[in-house]
Amino acid sequence: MQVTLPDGKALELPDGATGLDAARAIGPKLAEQAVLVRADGRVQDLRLPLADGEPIQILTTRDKDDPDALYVLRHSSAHLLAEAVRRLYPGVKVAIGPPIENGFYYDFDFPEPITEADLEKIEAEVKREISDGREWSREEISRDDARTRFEAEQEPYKVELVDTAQGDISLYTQGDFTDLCRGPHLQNAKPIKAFKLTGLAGAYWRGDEHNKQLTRIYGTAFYTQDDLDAYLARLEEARRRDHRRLGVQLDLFHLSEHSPGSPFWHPKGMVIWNTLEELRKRENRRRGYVEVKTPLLYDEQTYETSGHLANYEDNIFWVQSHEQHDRRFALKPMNCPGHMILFGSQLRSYRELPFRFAESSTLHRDEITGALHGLLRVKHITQDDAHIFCSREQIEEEIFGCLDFAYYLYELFDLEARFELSTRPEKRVGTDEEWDFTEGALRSALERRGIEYVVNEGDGAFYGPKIDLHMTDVLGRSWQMGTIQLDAQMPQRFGLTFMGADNEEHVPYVIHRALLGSLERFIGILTEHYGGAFPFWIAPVQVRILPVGEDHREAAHDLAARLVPYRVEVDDSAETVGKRIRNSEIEKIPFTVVYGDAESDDSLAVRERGGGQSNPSLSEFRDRLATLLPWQAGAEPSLTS
RNA sequence: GCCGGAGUAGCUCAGCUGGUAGAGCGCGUCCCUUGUAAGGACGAUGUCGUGGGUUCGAGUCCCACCUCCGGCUCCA
Repeated sequence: MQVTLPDGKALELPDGATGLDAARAIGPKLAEQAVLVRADGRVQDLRLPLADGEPIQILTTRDKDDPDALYVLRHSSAHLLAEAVRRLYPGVKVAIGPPIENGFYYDFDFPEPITEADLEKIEAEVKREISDGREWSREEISRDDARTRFEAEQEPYKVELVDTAQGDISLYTQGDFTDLCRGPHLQNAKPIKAFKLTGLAGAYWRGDEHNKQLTRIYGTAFYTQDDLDAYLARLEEARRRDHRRLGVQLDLFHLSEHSPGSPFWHPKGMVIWNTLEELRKRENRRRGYVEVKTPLLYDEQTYETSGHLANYEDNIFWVQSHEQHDRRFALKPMNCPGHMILFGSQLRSYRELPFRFAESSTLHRDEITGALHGLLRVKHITQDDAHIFCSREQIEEEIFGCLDFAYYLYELFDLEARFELSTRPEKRVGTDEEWDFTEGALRSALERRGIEYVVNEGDGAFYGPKIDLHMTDVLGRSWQMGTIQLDAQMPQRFGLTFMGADNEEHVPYVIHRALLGSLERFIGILTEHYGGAFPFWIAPVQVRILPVGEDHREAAHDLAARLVPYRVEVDDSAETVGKRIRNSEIEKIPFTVVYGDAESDDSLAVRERGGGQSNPSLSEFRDRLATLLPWQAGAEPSLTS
């Protein structure tokens, strides 16, 4: 047989030759450094036979940044971890240990709980394994043999995995540890030049909270120590951009034990908040939305009708009325019931459709404590919410409108969201036919707009499927931002109808949509996205003026007055100019203007955030600032129907 | 909610095996009168998360709770 190498040359090999055989045929050095083979695009263990005629690429320790090469390194590292843990903690049961982005983990069932102090000991044991030398061997066995083997080793989790595994069963052995594993793995542990355990956490077996909680040990590994150091430095850098840290540093907001999960917005944070609110109102108006306001409190019956009571009772804040002891009220966790009631309060005609009711009001959700996270997961939520009531025929155009609107908003902030289509969950209302229709409508809208998306099976709302926009935070976690949901259920449950052209009553469809998502979360993501250096139009303080000496104070305040309506501050504190510039930089203010004897309306000393300097006249400076406002630059939707 | 960790001045943190608290930044007063990332002197910081307990004595040890952090689960 023969295979093709990356340079196009053909390599003759005996039938059944493996990737390692191919590497040996090319050279002993290559064979020694090989970590896996990419054969016809798929990643394959070096020990497995190649197929005749396929193109192959041998990855070696030199491909230290290749994601597949790192995956193998980390996967093998996870096995070393399991070996070490089994040696150090007799009686421990091993579960699963896959590579993940930036590292790997392994789940264990320890007889006695361990703490972070144990990690040091375990890490030392793994490093000993690496320096002692470990080689991996691979074997394929029958399902029954595998079950017998893991039963004999008293590894119940492995037995369960054998019973549910798809396809052939393969085992990998290194040292005195054999693991059920699809591979691929390294030849030996030599390429693991840097190994570090990074964390300890509980994790449910098979990700189900009804199952036993196991102990998960996280770690990472690299082909060089420098790469590990660089990774740790990147983590440290990321922490500097964390919105929780920047929020305090830049005096945007704080969180308090007095009201867990509910941010206290400081004046500077409110500038950002209000800027987003203005954007929301302005763009909604442009797109035919009308602003409404519905109550914060509803009686229990409302949520019985909507179906939320059955699904979310534990996450709703209940309020007791002083007089009506037998009638519970709840702080609204979402706006839809209010908008349903509003729609249903009058006779509606098809001529009026679509109704686009917009509302940004406060929602409360009693999230479990472990879920709270800075601004990204809060109990006090403010959505840029809207509900579009439309006929079946209007659905597609309305979804397009939402998608275009979303694109407009995210481009404005230079954000790139990932789109997900979340389909019918197990616990849901409505018929399969209705779900077929609503899911199909969202899918086709995405496809007709040419939007790339991933399907998130079973993650829809109980009343309908949704298109979700996701963003990643500075720690690599994914958060749902905007959402566009198509709902055939809620209008039925609230008995909503409109009069059609046929003089018959019809039930409207509803599109629930929030595009920024929650303002809290959006500001959190924005803060991290910009690293606190907000663009001019969002920056809480846009211009700071520094009078050089006492004699220049009056002129500085005068200049500030002439820069209205921009957000201008004068820093006339008794600090040196150098110190005040430093403060201005630390506060990430876009423009700092030093004003002294040398300055006049004809020539200002303007410093841009980061250090650039220029000497525009006052009118030139004003013109410059005006170009930095997106609405005056006349931004139009980039995708129009 | 679950596993692990943490909570000391406004912020970042130190405080060894129990003897009633410190640093830097920030803040205040004063001096300096400033030219593109830290001028100087002096001064005040505080229920050591909360409540119990052990002890002659608890920031330090024990218990409960609250909040936060890293994960897991959840997220209308």
